[in-house]
Amino acid sequence: MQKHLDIPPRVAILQHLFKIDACFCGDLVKEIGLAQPTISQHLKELKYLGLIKGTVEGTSVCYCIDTENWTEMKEIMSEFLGQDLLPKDECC
Amino acid sequence: MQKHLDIPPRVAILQHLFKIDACFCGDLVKEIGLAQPTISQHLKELKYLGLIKGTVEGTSVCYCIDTENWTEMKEIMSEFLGQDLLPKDECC
DNA sequence: AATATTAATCGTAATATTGCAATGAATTAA
DNA sequence: TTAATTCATTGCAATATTACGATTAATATT
Repeated sequence: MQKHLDIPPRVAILQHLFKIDACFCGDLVKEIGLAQPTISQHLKELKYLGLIKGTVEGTSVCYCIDTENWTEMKEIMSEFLGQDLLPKDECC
Repeated sequence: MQKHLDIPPRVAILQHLFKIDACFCGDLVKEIGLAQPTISQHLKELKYLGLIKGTVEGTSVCYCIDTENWTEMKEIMSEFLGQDLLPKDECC
């Protein structure tokens, strides 16, 4: 099988955007070890999902976390992760 | 684009195992609208990930959430989801 | 205007995922 | 032992995802 060994690009992008603490541009290409078109695609996806925002600044584009949507996503995830069983239910 | 419209099978399986509150078997086939081999594959994946456990009971198999690993996974996820930006960082 | 820089888009190849029909293995019921 | 039930496995088709080279678009610099 063997999966999830290295951190997925999209997660890496988000984490880096968090680490940079503010906006950021396509140095992600250097940061993460993928070609420029590939990173661009991932950024497009993340933007489509609403998790990041991007604004053109001259020739480059500044990306950052969309904190509102990030929070909303977190709530949805928490709802799923929050469900719990009673301790005794370990029946298997 | 158009994605994530219906709930992914593996999520549906987990949710149902939670809802049932205790163990469960392959009625998941009826519950979720997929063929038996398909469900079986998904259960195998979930077991491989460690999120569920399965014990043979006669001719059928009883599956349930592996609460320990589920908790561990939750912590990993929380670490990722927990990261936050300062409010002012909305620069885009 | 000509060139350089940065990022998006297009086309395509490689790979992964998903789902199912057919079959097999194990257990139970007759 | 034979049939029935339940689940796992196999093989395969359809589709989705991921990544990249080549190109284009837009702005900046000279």
